[in-house]
Amino acid sequence: MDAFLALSKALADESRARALLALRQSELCLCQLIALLGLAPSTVSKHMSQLKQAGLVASRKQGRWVHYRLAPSADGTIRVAQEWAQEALVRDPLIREDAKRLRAILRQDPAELCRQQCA
Amino acid sequence: MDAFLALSKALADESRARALLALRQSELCLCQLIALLGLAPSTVSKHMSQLKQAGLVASRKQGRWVHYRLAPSADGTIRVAQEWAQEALVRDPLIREDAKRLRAILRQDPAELCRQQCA
DNA sequence: GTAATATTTCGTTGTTTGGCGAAACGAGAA
DNA sequence: TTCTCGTTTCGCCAAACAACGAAATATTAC
Repeated sequence: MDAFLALSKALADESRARALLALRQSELCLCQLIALLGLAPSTVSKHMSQLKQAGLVASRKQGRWVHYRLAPSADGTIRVAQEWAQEALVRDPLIREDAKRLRAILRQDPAELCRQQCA
Repeated sequence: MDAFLALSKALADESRARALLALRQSELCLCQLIALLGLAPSTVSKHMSQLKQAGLVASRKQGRWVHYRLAPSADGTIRVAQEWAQEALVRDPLIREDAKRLRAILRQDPAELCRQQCA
């Protein structure tokens, strides 16, 4: 029950849903997610940690950057949750707009992106 | 997006999840759900209205009683959400215990059940 | 070593949510 | 009609939550 509630609570927030859907395109570091969502770094970090704890997302640390990706889910419940969210939202206007803006973000140098956040 | 968030928020509460799973067995009136969950009538009513608004549950009014049932979902997103919750929770200990207690509740006269609530 | 930088943790604040009881509503029963 | 009774709505309170900024952490650069 706790695992199920963690999953549904993780999905029950617009910012987290957007982050999850963004990862469908490619692995992303935190600063790229910050740029996409337009929220404070600490806020995005907490969101990602929630998605991770629910098992929807995995992360790897490479130098100073933390890269997030969709969890290569072993568990069936998690897999179904991922696919449900994807199917429900791929056609959503906000998610499509995010995908567009994400392409622009991915064209930028990640280091340059982080410099912008500080300013 | 709003529909998706309504769905995931509806699932993101233990009492609502229990109510949803209980309806898998059979149609239930509110007082039976009150007996199952052990919460105040107004609280259960609000939970059911949330499940209904998300599209997971349907209701019909028969005399003074309101009967709830799983929504015969036309929409694919809702159907998947229902099935996801079912699959994730059928083996949950709390849900199994609910199923057992529900069988006892269903053996009682609904009218008698309501009388107990008032006392 | 020190400085710079990406991320996380901590503390605070305003909003949302789950719970209750009391009152209102609505549909039979008397 | 008037009464009863199952359900819903309203108002309130406490707990949970999303957001932020500041401080702490960890890792590379100098």
